[in-house]
Amino acid sequence: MDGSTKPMSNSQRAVQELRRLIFSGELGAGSDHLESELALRLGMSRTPVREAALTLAAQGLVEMRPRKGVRILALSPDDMRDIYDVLTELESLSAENAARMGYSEAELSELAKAINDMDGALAGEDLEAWAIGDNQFHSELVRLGKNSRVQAIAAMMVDQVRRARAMTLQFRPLPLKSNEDHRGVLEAIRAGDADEARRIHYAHRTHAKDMLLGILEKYRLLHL
Amino acid sequence: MDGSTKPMSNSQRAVQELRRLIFSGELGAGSDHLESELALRLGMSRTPVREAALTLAAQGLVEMRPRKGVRILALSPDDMRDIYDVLTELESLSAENAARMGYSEAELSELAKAINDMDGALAGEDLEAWAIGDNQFHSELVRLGKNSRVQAIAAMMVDQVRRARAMTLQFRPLPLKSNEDHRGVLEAIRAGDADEARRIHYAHRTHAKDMLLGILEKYRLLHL
DNA sequence: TGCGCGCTTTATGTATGCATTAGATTATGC
DNA sequence: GCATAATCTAATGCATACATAAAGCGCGCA
Repeated sequence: MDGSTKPMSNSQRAVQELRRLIFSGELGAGSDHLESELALRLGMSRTPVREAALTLAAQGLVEMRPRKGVRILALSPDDMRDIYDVLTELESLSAENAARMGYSEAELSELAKAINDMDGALAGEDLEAWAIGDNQFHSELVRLGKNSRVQAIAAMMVDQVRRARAMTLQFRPLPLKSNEDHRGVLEAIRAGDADEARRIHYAHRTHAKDMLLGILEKYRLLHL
Repeated sequence: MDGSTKPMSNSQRAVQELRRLIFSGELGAGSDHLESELALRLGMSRTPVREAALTLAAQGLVEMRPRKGVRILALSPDDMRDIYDVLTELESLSAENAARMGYSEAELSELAKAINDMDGALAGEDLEAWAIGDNQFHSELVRLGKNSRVQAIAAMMVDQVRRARAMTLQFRPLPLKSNEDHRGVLEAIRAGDADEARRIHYAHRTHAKDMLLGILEKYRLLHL
């Protein structure tokens, strides 16, 4: 019973595959690639590749420059700050709105599960697993905020910092405080305290941003 | 000496022209249009039109549905609330950051000019002119916030509500309070008071949002 | 008369070819 | 030897052709 037997357009496949290649680092940050190269690599003609590139360009993952090919965008520390600032604002709004929705415990179970997963990961000092839980927490939080634009934008921003996050994960201190914050946000949402949910999450994101920028500076990671 | 003699790709022209057709209402909200129709209308082949449609789809202005053509997206009151919430957050962040930059009077002149323009427009009860000044103020504020992602996102959101704004403009009360708010934001930025700039702008946007949603409800404007 | 089946129509998704022109390369004059 | 112009190369932007598959249509049958 494989539900995935839906046929998919080459164009969509190209988007998916290019995203994978970018996130995995197979297409390095800052590297250029001709449309024809990529088409060859993906086993299709230039047309769907070009459409995919256009889509990814609109999402801020690549840049299309005439005659230079498709450039995988690199991020400077300033870019990271900008992106984290956006995420801070929009996720805090989501936390606030989520707290106002009067969610049942069942509806908050995904959020709670993400937190538990992170606790487990921390106990085993498994940073990889922790990062998955963290992503889960943040995307679920945004989902609970019930604002489709915020969801779309947050997803885009997360995509843009994906590589950098993977890179810096190894350098960051064990995120003990982070888990505390997450619990605080969940508690505030449970309690329906919108201001408190926003406040805690805002502080959490701001703290995470400062830490990340500190790492970038400390290790001179200038373009990821 | 017309500097605009740069040749422009048909694809870009298509984006420009489709945007114009959408904003002017010539392509009505909710209407469907075949790629071939649009190509004929713009005097080019389907390829650049399709690329343009893809770009506009990524920006949330249209939707591409197989065999149904390109649909001009309509906005529900919920959509409006979502969009204004995003704008509220990101512009407030911009105001805060702008206040921290220590801008000179010269650098704030555009903002001041927009406010003066609005005053003039209000004196003459020229709502059209006031709206232009208002757009100018908000986009300049975002520019002063110096966050390229915020700028891009805010521009997208503004585009999405463009039609609706034009529509509701005639129904809204004369924006006297609005101008007061604008002055307050400028003053706070001048004074370098980031918290105050954020606070005033946040309240300003929240108020504008509530008024707009009130109008939509009052006049039963359900999809613009 | 209502329903289902297959045919037709047609819009899209994709491949392909070609004109254009930016950028590289080579040739040339000083 | 260096700067500049002429030439060449090749990647893109676009038009076009076509296969595919979905929507509509009509026809036959119950």
